[in-house]
Amino acid sequence: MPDHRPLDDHDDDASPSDLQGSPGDSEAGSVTIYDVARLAGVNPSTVSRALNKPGRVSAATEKRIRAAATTLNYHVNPMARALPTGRTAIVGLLVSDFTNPVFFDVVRGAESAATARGYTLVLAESEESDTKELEHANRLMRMVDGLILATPRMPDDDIRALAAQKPVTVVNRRVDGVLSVVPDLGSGIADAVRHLRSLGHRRIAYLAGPELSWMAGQRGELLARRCEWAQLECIRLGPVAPTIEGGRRSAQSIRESGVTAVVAYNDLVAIGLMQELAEAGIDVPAEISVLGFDDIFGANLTSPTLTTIKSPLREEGEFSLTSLLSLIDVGSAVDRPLFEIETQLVVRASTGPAAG
Amino acid sequence: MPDHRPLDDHDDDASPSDLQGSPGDSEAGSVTIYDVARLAGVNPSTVSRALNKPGRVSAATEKRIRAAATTLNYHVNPMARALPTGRTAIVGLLVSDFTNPVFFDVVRGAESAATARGYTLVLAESEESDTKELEHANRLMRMVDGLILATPRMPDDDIRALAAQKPVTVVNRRVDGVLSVVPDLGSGIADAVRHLRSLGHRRIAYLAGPELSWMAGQRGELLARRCEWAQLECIRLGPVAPTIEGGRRSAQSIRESGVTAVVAYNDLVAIGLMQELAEAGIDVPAEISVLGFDDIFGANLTSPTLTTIKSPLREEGEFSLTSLLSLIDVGSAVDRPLFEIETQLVVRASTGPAAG
DNA sequence: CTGAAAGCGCTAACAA
DNA sequence: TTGTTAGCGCTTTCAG
Repeated sequence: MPDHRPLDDHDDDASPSDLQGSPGDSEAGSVTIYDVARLAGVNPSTVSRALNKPGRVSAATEKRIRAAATTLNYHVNPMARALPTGRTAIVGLLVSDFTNPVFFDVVRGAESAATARGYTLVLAESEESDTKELEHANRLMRMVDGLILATPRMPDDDIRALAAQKPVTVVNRRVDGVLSVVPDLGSGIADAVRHLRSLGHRRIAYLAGPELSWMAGQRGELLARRCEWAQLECIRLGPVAPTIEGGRRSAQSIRESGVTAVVAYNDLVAIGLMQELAEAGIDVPAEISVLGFDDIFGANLTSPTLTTIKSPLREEGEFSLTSLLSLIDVGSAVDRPLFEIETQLVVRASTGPAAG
Repeated sequence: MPDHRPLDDHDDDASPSDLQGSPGDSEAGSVTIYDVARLAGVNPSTVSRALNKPGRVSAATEKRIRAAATTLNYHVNPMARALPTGRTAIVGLLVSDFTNPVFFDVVRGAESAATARGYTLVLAESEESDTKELEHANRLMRMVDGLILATPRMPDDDIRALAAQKPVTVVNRRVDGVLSVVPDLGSGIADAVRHLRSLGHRRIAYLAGPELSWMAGQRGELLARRCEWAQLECIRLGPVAPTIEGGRRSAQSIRESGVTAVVAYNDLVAIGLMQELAEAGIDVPAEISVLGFDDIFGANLTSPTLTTIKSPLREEGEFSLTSLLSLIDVGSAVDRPLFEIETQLVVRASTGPAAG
């Protein structure tokens, strides 16, 4: 297991001395290894070695150099380093929609894992557009050491093309040949079906998400399969936009379908649906049960609180980052191209016994 | 008004051709201006000029060069460009807590404004720690053209020290000498006080936020002042952590205080408070009214839905980014060091006539 | 309008 | 162990 810190940067805190800049010392915070070298009485290259190749320099001079560096308040210039090495110590994270709370935890997990390893995270959003997504990805590619694609909308081939240039990991989607971090939906869905069945539901609906979304397809398919297995009729409605608004718009068709429970593509859709249902005077869960996917922030704030299949969002973020870094380190050989993290049903108040 | 795009980058889309890399063309996506120059039959420096100094090259050769660039699928190397120019076309955004939904919109506003101007946004989180915050800020400083500090916790002097190095804007806090983007709380607070007064409340509480938070102090102070003005007694409770948990923990002291309404430091605190109150069997708003600040995602999902003083979060994000870019462009001369954006009261269901 | 040449700050052979 | 010497890819004087 290689050490992930991109380089043993000299990381003492700066005490940015003078606001007005006393003419004596460095003007614009740009002290270079040349300055350090001069102070320490060595060659610049020796400074470079001392600071990031532990052991390749005599203990005595290393100490002298480090001292010089601190008194001068030296810090590497990441850009200058990136040029000869080709490594920037920054990784990209591309999400489809900032507005969607699912990403909060993914971003958070990735960010904390990144800074823990000495990497910087750059964030971009594709606004649910596959073309904009590819554009952004290409833009980021020029400056990152690796890229995380969270719930991407672009075609598999585009993703593979990106992965051919630099390390790439994908979250919430399975792409052959690319390291994918996905929830293991099986466990959560099985629980959900069992839960509904035990409450007496016999006919339920799945409210499908966007066609371009791999997750949407996956959730629908696995749910359908599990329902069949459990001898539960499951009709498919939608697709709807993966938003509160999308959920609201589907209320009518849900009512007409006559099911006793509905599994929404995600929590946002479920929340929207519940809102619209409430406004129409339909009681949840007495008249109809509602479940979501993800367990986002807010799922336990609704009334009734939302029963949902919880995705390990933060873990996915951390995991994808960690995997990405090992990809970056080892080159390209991945031992296991697929990481699955368990989901689980969180039972709250939006599900209840099937209506008469 | 200068054009903000850092450089007229050559931005055609890549169609990343070969996954296996046919040996003929560029191995690792690294075609340089030298390649372009050779193909176009000019000097590399001319390529550089043609691509980013409009008009400084003859129309004919420029066309030839652009053609060469496209057929070669050339893209600038941001790091290489950053070295001589000292500008990276990336800006940093440092938030105190990803978990707090207030930042969603701030981030979103900043991100969209940034990419619209051709800048890349890097995101970092200080986890509510002032030391970690300064560390991160210093780290980012080495690679960004400017930095946005959202709701920073560090002392004013540290912020000014940062601002002395590179352009800095501050969101949700007023720092003398540094461009600050803050909500104009006055309007929203005035509305809130009027609202409460008209509902018959005479004695209310302010549940204060973290001591280090400028906003917390500001909200408390302005509210107190306004209450005095309106002859409304306002006691101060707390401080509490700016989280749901913080709100829950304060329920007891609220009950003991005997007020008929409470203004929480922010929506998260208000939500936590309402949850705890509900569990204790206390009816909101019949027995006590609750208001928050911000109007985050989720404020309209609670039951009852939350009355709150809405901050223009997205606008703050956009604004801070835009201001930062003009700072970057003009050097350091700011015409107006303070931007205030109006807040406004959003009345929902958590406020009602004063009890008893 | 275009070419030649120097250099941004750092790293990485290659010598010594 | 350390110094010397080239670059990384781009911009930018300075000449022509």
